[in-house]
Amino acid sequence: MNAEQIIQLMSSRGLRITDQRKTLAKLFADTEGYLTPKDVYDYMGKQYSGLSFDTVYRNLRVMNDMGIVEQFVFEDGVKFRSHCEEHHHHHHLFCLNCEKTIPIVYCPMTQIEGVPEDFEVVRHKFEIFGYCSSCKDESTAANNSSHKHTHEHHHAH
Amino acid sequence: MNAEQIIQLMSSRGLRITDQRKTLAKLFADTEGYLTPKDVYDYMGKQYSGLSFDTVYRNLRVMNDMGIVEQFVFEDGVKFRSHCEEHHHHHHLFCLNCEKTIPIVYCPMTQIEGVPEDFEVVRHKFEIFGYCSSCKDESTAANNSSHKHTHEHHHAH
DNA sequence: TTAGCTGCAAATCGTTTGCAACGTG
DNA sequence: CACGTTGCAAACGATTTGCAGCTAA
Repeated sequence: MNAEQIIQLMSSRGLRITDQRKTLAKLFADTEGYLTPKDVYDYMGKQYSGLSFDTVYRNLRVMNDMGIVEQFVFEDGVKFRSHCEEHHHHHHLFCLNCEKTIPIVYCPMTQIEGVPEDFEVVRHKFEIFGYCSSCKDESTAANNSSHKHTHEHHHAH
Repeated sequence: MNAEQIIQLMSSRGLRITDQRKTLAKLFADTEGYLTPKDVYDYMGKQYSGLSFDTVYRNLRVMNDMGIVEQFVFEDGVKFRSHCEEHHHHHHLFCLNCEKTIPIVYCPMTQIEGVPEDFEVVRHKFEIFGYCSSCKDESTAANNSSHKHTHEHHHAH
C-alpha cells in the first residue's frame, strides 16, 4: 500500500485525516523494515514540533487494528511494519543488520512430523533470522560493525 | 534438573545458597509450564514475607545466565521456565490453556525450500500453539472458559 | 457544529539500580 | 571476617489515560 491508499482506507472508515496521519502513512509506505515507536516519533518529530508520544501510540494502535501495519514483539521491544503484501499464508526472513524482511511461502506445518495427534494445533510462528545478500557482502568485505540495533540474544533452540 | 541439582550447580559456581534460592530451585524444578516474574514473586512471597521484586528479577537473571531457566518473550510479557531437558536441537508445542510445553524434534530448517541462497541464515524460531490432549478434552466436554491467562493475540501469518 | 484528534500532564506497569544492612561460606 | 545477597526506595523506560482545547468533515 502506498501513502495514498492508506489515507483512502482510513478515510473510508470514518477516520479523520490529520497531518500526523498523512505523515505516518507516508512513513510506513516508504519503509521496508521495522520501526519502533521511538523511530516513528523521531521521524514525525522532524515535521511536527509539538508532537507527543501518546499520539504516536494511539495512531499505531489504530493502524494495527485496521491491518495497515503489523506489530511484532521482539526481545528488544515492539516494532511495527507496513502490512505484508503477500496475501496467502507465509513466513519471513529477517535481516539482523538492515531489518529488511523477506516473505517466504514455505510453511513447515505442511510437512511437520512428530506432533502428537491429540494436540490440537491452533497457530504457529516461524521466523528466520540472518543476513540478507547486501548486508552479508558488506560485513564480509569490510567487517563493519554498524549494526543498527543490538538485536535479541537468542537461546538457540 | 531437580531442586538438589539446581542448588548444587549454583553452589559449584560460587553462588551463595540462600533461602530464597532454595525456594526458587524447588519452584522451577516442580513447574512444567511458564512462570512470569509475578508468578514467582507470588509463590515465594508465601514463604518470605519481606520479599521484594528486585530479588526475584536478580535471581531470575542469574538462573537464566546459568542456563537453569530459559526466558521467553511472549506478546503478553516475559516468562521463565526450567531449561528443557532435550539436549539436541528441538522446538516446542505450547498449550494455550495450561501452558504446558511439549518438545518436538522436528525442525523445519532441514527441509525448508525457498530461502534465497544469498541469505545467510543465523538462527530461527519455530513455535506451535494449541491445546494439549487434556485441555482439549476439557474444553470440548465442558466448554470451559478458565484459561489461565489471556494469551497473545496473533496475526495469523 | 461536533465528534474525533491532539498535546499535556500524570498515572501505571514492568524492570533496574544505589545503597546500607544482613547472612553465607 | 569478607563478600555476595537482600530489602528498600527510588529511578527508569515504555505505554496508557483523563482532560480540555483544537480541527477535519
